[in-house]
Amino acid sequence: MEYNFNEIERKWRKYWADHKTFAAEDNSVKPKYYVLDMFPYPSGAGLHVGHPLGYIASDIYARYKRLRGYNVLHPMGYDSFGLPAEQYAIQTGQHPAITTKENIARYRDQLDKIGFSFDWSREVQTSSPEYYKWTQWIFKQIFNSWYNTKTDKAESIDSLIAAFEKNGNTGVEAVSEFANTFTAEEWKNYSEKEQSDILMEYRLAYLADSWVNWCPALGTVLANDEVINGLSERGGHPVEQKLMRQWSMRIKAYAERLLTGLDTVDWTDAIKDMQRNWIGKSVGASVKFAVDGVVSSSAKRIENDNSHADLDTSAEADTRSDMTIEVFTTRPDTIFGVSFMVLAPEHPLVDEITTAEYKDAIESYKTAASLKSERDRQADVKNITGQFTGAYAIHPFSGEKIPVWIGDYVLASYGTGAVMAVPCGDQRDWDFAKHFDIPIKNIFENVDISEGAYAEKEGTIADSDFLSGLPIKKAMAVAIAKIQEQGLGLGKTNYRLRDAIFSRQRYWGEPFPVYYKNDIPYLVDDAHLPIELPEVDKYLPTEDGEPPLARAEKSAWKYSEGDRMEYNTMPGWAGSSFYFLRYMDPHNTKEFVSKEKADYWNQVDLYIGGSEHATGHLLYARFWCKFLFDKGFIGFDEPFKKMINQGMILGRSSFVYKIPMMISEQASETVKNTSYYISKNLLDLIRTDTTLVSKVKMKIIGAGVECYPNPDLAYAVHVDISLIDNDKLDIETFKNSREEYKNAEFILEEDGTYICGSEVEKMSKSKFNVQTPDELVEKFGADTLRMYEMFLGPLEQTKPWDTKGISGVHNFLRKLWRLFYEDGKVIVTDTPADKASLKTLHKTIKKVEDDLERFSFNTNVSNLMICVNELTEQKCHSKEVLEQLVVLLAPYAPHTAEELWAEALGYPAGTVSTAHFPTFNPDMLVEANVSYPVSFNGKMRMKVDLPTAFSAKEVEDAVLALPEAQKWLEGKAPKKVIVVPGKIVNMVV
RNA sequence: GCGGAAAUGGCGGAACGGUAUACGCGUCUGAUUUAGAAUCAGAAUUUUGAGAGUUCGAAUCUCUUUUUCCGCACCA
Repeated sequence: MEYNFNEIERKWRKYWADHKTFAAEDNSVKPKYYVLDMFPYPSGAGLHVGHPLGYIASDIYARYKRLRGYNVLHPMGYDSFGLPAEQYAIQTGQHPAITTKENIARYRDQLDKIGFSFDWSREVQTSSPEYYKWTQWIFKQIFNSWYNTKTDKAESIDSLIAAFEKNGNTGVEAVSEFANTFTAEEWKNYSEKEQSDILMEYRLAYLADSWVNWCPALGTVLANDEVINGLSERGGHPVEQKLMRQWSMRIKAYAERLLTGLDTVDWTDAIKDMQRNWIGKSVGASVKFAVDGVVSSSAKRIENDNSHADLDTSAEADTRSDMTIEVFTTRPDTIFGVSFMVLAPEHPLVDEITTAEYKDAIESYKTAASLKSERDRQADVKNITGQFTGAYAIHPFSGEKIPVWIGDYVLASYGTGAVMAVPCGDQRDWDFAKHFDIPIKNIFENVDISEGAYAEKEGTIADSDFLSGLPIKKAMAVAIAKIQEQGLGLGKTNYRLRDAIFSRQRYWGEPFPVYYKNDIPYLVDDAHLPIELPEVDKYLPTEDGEPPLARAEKSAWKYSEGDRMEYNTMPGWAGSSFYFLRYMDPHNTKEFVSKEKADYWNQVDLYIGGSEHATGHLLYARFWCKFLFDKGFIGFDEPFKKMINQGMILGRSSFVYKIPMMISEQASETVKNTSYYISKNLLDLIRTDTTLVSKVKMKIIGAGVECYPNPDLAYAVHVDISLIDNDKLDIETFKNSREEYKNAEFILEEDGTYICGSEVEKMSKSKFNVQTPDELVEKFGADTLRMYEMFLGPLEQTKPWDTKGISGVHNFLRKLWRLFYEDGKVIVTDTPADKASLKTLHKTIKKVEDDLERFSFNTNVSNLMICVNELTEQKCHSKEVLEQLVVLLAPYAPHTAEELWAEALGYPAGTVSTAHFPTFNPDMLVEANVSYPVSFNGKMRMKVDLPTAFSAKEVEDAVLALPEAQKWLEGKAPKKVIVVPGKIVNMVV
């Protein structure tokens, strides 16, 4: 029998599907192991070879764990809500559900071809109502919760209401922006609307006016992680800041736990650091500066009075002005270095404090700032802008008047949206001060700040009243203590992490289980879930800018209540934040996952996916996991115990070089009507040596036209990689591929070929360098593709795709096949294997096992190659050895392994997937002699065969006795001899 | 600017302080073959980006430096 991979693979794929070979058991005496892939968004383009890389690795590992006796959960599904399907729907009018269905079918087909051992009975699709019922249900739980900082966990909103009814909000310690206080009496007297509004300030899912990333081109709001360099992640459209009423998730409440939880998971430092930076913890203080509204007599008194002891801030502030500017600083020790303040242009106090004189200037600055997109603002970093408001703040300790500016280097959404500028200690403040000629006060001892700010946290504070003479670190603590003591502010920790905007003004997402009555949002009762997406006439916003769901007639909603349903939909990350839990119990209609199953399957043991989700999905999934843990639905608060991030596979693009031809060597006129393409090597030639142009010209004369190529004007054009073989262009097919190439002329190499240039870059349709797995499976088989993808290099590494090497892996499988078959007949024998073959086998068992345990998938392919090479050389056809080799191979090349197992070795069909992983026997590796490499001063000079049983001393004596060793020693005695038994001998001369 | 990862033949990459380039591709030579593909036999290339240190011994550990990739970036 020949190695007919297409037939073999079809056969076993069907067998696995028919026999549900890979279904995970929910109850098992076996230990469990959960291997998860980041599920894909089913895009219209289908899979390219980069996508399955991680899936192949996780599949190999899952299959390996099964061989090791684990009950393995290895599911797959689709993150099927998302923008591309909707954009397509807008263009074509086709319902996104239809495109999504088609795309999923295509993906499934492609995935199936690669022979994955997924338990498809657990498939989830985030866009199916059965699934998003639970997305909505979890949203309800989050809405109905608040974060109690006393217990440091999420609690039911009922406990908060009970507290309000008892004591008002005084004893409540919650994560909330709500600053006012009320009594129990007041609470009870509030209207329903007022109560709802107050609770909104505490809920973990809440509705609020917030500054959002608005993308006009997509017509929706985007989360911070969906905005890259001021452009939308999907489509690259500009994004601007806009104040909108939006659903948000109070992820900030979990900032600290999201940070500390990182220490408990086995992820790469790169991802952990990305999350740490994203959360951006900074410890400091918030300080209130009174605004010197009208220069009143009381303020003057403070200026003259430096004895702070009798400075009654609260009383003074009231008489002077109740306006204060609150700032956040990580450097309270530098408070005496403040020489101005800067507010974000959007800061609510700006209008109130601006004096009449500066009204116009401030107004125009604000307008200019608001017109700038996020991108412009970022691009403009070096361009210092700002405007004085005319107002002054009062330094809380010195009483000095401090000018208040606005500037767009201060962000409205971080901290308090205002900074105390300390130019001597902060480079941005220093730049701002220099630019506007504001005096810079130096409060560091013996530090020169004439060339720039001193931002180090080492040194001594000077010229700072009670902080003078203190080392910086000490001064921080002292300053915070003083600030708190005088009621000026508080020691405070800030996080860069913002609450996550949770609504999208789009159609293709989960509807909220929310309706409005008298402008108050209410949750839909569980009995009516899921709230299904209504049909709409168009997938566009309404004329008054409402989201597409506003187009739905009341009757289009399967369930509706109140004045109207919520028109926003949930963002893409909603469904992916708990899918790993749903896989455990995908058909449960009562719960999103039963407690028993969540307890059994517990954390994901191995999660494989791209690092691009570092600050999106991976953070949100951790957040939801912690929330669900707090509420007792699951028993663990980190979802993914170990994670590996596969590297990107880059494409190899090919180029042809279009070159303008001049009518003569001097003339600037070019030949029109015909386009010329010059072969890569010739172009390089005339680029380096222009005198060779005439040589190339000769070739053109041969073609019937006399003209001269101009190497300076030549440019590269992407050409479809399917037209290239070994950098040689298939000229005829190229000419026929596009109308504009029809009459192209080519300047060819000596041998008449056209050589293309190449470059490694991201795979994309527009670069014509996409390699799909389908054609490779067709040509070489899935097993070859699987092994080749692994063979490319370490999983985590970014690596270029190059199909050239695939034949080597394919040949390996054919060579393996020949150990079992010759001329179509099975040649496996029952005769015992000889010692060499057993050694080869056990050496391989050890390596395969070790390498799998450390996720080194690439080296295992070569381990298996070496094994097959050696067994071939040994002419080993012994069943005893080959059957174990088949099991070793099974995770990598499962179809081939199944076929050999059943057909050549005669075992029952399908059982190799559940066979036992071979046991390594170290005795098999023991040899009578060891070949010792002998080095002199660390350089290997000779090899000596010595008995394995020799002690270090015996080895030393035996080596010294050799005449060749004496030659290297030049007759002298070695200064030192190192013998590592069984390994090496080193002599120091 | 901050943080992370990396640098080894013509190429992808092995080497868990102990014989540097295993394995594969490509190249060259020979055999087989109607041709192609496949198969078999054989060959060549480097001193691990650079510099120092630790060590009997360094691609591997430490420091300095250069380059590349990735992420973040006025976060007070």
